[in-house]
Amino acid sequence: MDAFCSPHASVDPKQQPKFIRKAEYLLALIQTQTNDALGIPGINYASAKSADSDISSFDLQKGTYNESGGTRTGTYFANPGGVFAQYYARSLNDIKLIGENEVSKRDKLYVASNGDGYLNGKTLANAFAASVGVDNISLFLQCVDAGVVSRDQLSSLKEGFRMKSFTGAEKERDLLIQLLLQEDFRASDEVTYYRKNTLLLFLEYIKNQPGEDHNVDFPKYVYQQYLKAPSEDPVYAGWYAYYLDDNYQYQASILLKNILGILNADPYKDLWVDLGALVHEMTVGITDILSSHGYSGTVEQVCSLLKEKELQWQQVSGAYPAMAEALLNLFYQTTVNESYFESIRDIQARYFAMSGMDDFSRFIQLCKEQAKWPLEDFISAFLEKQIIRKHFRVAMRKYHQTGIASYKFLLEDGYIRFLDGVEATHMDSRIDTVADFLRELELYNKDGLLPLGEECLELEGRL
DNA sequence: AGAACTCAGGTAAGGCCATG
DNA sequence: CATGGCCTTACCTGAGTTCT
Repeated sequence: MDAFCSPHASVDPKQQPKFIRKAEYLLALIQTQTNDALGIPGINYASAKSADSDISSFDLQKGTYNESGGTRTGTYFANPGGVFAQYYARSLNDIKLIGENEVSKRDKLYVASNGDGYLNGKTLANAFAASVGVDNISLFLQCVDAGVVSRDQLSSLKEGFRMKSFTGAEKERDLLIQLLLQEDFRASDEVTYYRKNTLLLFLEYIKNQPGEDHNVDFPKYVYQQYLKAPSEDPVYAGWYAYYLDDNYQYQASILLKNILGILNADPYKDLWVDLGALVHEMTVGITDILSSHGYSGTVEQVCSLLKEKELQWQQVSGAYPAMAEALLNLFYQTTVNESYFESIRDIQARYFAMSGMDDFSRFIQLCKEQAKWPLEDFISAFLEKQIIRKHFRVAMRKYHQTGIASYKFLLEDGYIRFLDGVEATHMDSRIDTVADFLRELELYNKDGLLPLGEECLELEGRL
C-alpha cells in the first residue's frame, strides 16, 4: 500500500486493484524460484507458468486479467481485489495498519495508516522495505509498472523477498511482535487487550505442554483450566464459552447429519415422511440405547447420573448410537458447567452478542426449564424444534433475503422429505494460523518456548 | 429489495506413509 | 515397487450480514 500510495497518491482508486493483483502475482512468481513456496497464494498458477519453458518473460497483465477483462477464470486468483481484498484488508483495517481514504462516495483507496497511537502501517512498511532492500523494492515496483518480468529478474528478486524467515529482518519481526501485543483497537471507550492476552495464554499453553503435541486443542486447554479455577478474566472466560459453544454446534451437527442420513435411506428415501412419526421413531431408537447404558428417567435424573461418573467415550457406529452419544455429551456438559450458567450467559451477551448463533447457554436453560420432563419428551422436542425446524427456519430466512435455497429437506404440512446431504464438521477457532504466526516470529518452536517467547511472558508479568 | 461484502467450510490435487 | 488411505494445501463457493 505504501509503495502504491506514495508515487500514485492521486491515482484513480479503480487502478489500485490492478496494482495489487500484479504485485501479488509477481510475488507468487518470485516464490516459484524457491523450494519453499507453501502457503503462497497463486502459487499453483505461477508454478504452471514458470514450468512452461517457452515463456522467457512473464506478462503480469495476462496473469491477472483474462481476455474479457474478468478475474474469475484463467488468472492467478479469482477475487477481483486479489488476496488482499478477499483475506487481508478487513483485518488490516481492524488493527489500524491500513485505512481507507474515501475518494468519492463509491470509491475508496486503501492507504497505509500513519500515526494515532498504534503501530502504524507506514512504520511497518518501512521496516519491511529495509528487510527486502532498496534495490529489490525498486526492481519489484519497476516490474509491476512495466507489467512484465524476466526469469533473470525473478531470480534476483528471490534474495530479497524471503517470505518464511525473519533472519536479517529482526527490526520488522520485533515490530510485528509489538503489533500483536499492543492495545486492541477500540470499538468502545473501554481499553482492552483481548488479542494480547489470548496470545500470551497460547504461549503459556505451549509452556505448560512441554514435549507434547502442540496441535492439542487450545480452546480445550483453556476450558479445562477454567474448570479448575474459574476466572473473571474475559479472555479465559471467552475461550471457555467458545469451547462449550463449539462443542454444542458440533454435537448439534451430528444430530442433523444423522437425521438426514435416516431420511435418505430406506424406507424413507424419496418419500414424504410424517414428521411426528419420524421424530417418535428416532426418539425410541435413541432412548433405547441410552437406557441400555443406564440412562433413563427425567432430564434431571439423567444429569445427576452423569455427575457420578466421568463420561466414557466409545467408538460408536450407526445413527442412533451416534445421536445418543451426542445428546449424552450435551447433558454431560450441562451437568459439569451448570454452576457457571450465569457467567456463560453473561459472556455470550457481552462478547458474542453479534454472532446470532444458537448457544450452549440456551441448552442449559432448556434443561433447567424441562428438568422434570421424561427424557424421551425432552429429546423429541429438542430434535423437532432445535434441530429440524431450526434448520428450516434459517434456510427459509435466507431464501427470503436472497432467493438462494439451502434447504437440506422440505417441510410441508407436517411432512418432511430429504433434499441434499451435509457432513458434520468441527467449527474451528483457526488457532493453528495464530500458532504458525507465533512460531515464524520465533516465539516458540517444536521443542517449546524460545527466549523471545519467555521474554514476552516476563515483560507482561506472566512468569 | 437487491447489491455488495466478508469469511468459513468445502473440494480436489498432490504428497506422505504404511502395507504387502 | 504398487496400492490405497490419510492428511495438508491452495483455491473458491455460497451462507449470512450489512449497506444502499
